[in-house]
Amino acid sequence: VQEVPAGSQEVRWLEPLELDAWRSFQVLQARLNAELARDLSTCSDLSYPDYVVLVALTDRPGAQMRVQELAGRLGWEKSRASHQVTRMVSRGLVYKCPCRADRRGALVAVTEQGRRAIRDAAPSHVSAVRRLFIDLLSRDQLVQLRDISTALLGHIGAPEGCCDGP
Amino acid sequence: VQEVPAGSQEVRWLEPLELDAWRSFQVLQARLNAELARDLSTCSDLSYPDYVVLVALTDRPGAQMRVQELAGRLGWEKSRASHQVTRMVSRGLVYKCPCRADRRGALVAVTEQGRRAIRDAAPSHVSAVRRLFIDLLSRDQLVQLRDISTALLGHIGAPEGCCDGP
DNA sequence: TAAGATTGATCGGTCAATCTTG
DNA sequence: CAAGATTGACCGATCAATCTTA
Repeated sequence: VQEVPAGSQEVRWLEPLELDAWRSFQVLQARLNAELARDLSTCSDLSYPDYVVLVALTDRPGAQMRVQELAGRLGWEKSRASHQVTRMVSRGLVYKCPCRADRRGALVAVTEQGRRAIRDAAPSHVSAVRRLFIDLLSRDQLVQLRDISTALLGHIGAPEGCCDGP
Repeated sequence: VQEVPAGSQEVRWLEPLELDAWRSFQVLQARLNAELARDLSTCSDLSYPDYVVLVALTDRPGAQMRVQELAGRLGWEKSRASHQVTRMVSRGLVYKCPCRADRRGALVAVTEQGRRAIRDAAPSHVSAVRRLFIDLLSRDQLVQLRDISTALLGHIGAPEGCCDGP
């Protein structure tokens, strides 16, 4: 991040504070995700993406949702959501049923096995989130982090092939 | 994250502030990485992992490093680093030479093409980091974020199959 | 035996192309 | 044609097993 380009000299390279903030943020999220994914797959039969999808679905009365809305809520690309749902169907965690209102679409719904899986996995996962993240931060820091995250998200559009969440 | 488990009632679920902070942080890092990766691959022939590896290597005099040290510095698993280096060798960005001091190890070094690639890609990438991250935050927020990240990293160990960075 | 590193299988994610219905 | 969704090819990441040298 500090090589000097040949012709164009107009680049504002990162200052030490900026570089520190950026690099530590990057390493943090990589490590955090790796740790939580590992934790989840040793304590349950769910992958991290599986977990996130099940939470989004069970968050909602009826526990079913359009593929595209799922993508929007998770900030995922639509094809990513589609592939993930396909894998989860093959694992018996969700099922798809055609949408009567709009026959182009499909509804994704949680199976009984899916309900059981998320219910069993949640306590251990939440503990891990507390242990690695929440409980290490002060109330002030949580507020700061929330504000920073939501501010930044406001300036980043939705993914390419994706509708916006409601 | 709010299903109530059958037997064990001792789980401390997340409060609203905690949930907000956690979810927004998660969506942020997912979106940010996706955006930067996309940006990089449209403006250059480097993937995001390629870029990170080249930065780590060119950061150091001689621009070469052991595979394991590379993994340590990036917070990666050793096999991840190995696979990545293999791919980069096939793209002509780096090369491996046997390490005379310890013949078990291999040194990874940047090729001329690798130097050119990182030099060409850096300005556009740094601009994107500024546009999506740095320039949207106040100095205070940068400090807070750096402090939060480093504090959390201090409580998360290194990845499983990986040595610690120096 | 342990340390440095690689390999192969498998899962996850992205892109571009495609299919079907509105 | 546009919108909802799927598919296939390809790159990335992880885990467990393996190979070589200390």
